Amino acid sequence: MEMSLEKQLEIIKRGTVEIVPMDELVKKLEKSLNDKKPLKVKLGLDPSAPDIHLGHTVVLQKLKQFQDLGHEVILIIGDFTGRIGDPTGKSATRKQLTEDEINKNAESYKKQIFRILDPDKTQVVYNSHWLAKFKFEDVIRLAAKTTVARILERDDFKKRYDDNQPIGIHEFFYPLMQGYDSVELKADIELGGTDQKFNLLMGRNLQKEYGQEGQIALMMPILEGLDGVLKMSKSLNNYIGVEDSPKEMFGKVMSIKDELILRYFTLVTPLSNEEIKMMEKEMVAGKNPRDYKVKLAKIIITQYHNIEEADNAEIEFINIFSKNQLPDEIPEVELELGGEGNYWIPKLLQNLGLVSSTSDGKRMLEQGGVKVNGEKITEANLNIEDKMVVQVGKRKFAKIIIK
RNA sequence: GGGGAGAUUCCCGAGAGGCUAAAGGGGGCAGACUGUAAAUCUGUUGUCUACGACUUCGCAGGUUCGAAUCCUGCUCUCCCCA
Repeated sequence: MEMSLEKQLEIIKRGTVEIVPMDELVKKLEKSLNDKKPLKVKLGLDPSAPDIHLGHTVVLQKLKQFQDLGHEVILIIGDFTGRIGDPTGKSATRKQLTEDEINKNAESYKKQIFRILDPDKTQVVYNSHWLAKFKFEDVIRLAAKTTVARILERDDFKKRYDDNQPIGIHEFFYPLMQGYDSVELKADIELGGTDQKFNLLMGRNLQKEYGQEGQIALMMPILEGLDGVLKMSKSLNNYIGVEDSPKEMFGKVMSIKDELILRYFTLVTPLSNEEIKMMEKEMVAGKNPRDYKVKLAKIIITQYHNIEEADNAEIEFINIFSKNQLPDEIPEVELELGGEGNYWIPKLLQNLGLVSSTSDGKRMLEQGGVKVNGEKITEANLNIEDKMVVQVGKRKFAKIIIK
């Protein structure tokens, strides 16, 4: 089904940070409408992180919109580039992956991505198909298309260079290879986070160098993680994974800062601009932000699981945190009965896997963070009983099963 | 090839022979409070049945009663010159 140019543009623009160049996008869309030929929309994926989180879905949602508009979506698994290692946002050299790791990651990647994209309408390609065939001569030719000064324009290269941090020569090739992918596919549009701007534009330049029309670069914002400051990433452990359990998702969403609520609605849910504006007004008028977080959590859980799970997660959350009850599923841990069942609590907590060391366990005890069957415990020893529930902090529980 | 600087605990970063399990900040965790695992405040943050012992300041040795601190060699990184 076709949509008017204006309508398409409106959908495409929602949530983007930048589209360069805008006027060429309009032209490409016009042409696509006239010729009834879909545009090729490319997204490159680095297979180093097999766990997709909401940060990744920002771009994937946009891709899905293109797909719904009838355009052709092409995913490139950067299996070849992954072996080389992209410079990371942390301004440190990323480790190189082995072929095995990459294949495994790519498979799990696809599975997760198709929770959002339509697998029947998505083309998946591996960039080793063309890059692995490069001869050294081809590499040099490709490298000659740009200059060191231009490469150093890239933000994190510049930063690392200025900070006296190491940069491997191989890292310079990353943008070149990614750019070459666009040449190979004759991409019309490439999506990416704002951190990809340099790479996306490199693709555009290379396409022109190889006599093609340059692709449009469409940048989506980088989603902040649960802390609200740093970008969402697995290594920072501030992420919500699409494969997280409903309960985890609910809890994690509830832990975001209030200021982040509307941003999350814009970037990870399909709600319209009007609906979001409305919520903003209501919150300014004094409505409790907590309720919007609940709504956000439920939308997200429904997307990646289903409505029932979303409802259950809400109920459980209210029980544990608002009413201070126990969760309905507590991990059970088997214990040998040492002595006559009298346990030193720090050791008990460690054996139950609730704390990492007895020192940690002592601290928890001293700080009043230990509860047994809902009662706060302060003495150092405890006679354990079967099915006793031990709790550390607000969210770590274990049920003792005596062997 | 020559010269210089550096590597500290989860991260950043002080410390320059004993007062150092190592300042400060970040992050994490716990408690209080509440609107929630938000915000804020307080405490805590190597291990060990523990007012003591053991392990930790790039790696390996050495000097010393005593080393993160001094010496030697090695590994890695950065800068300047060529």
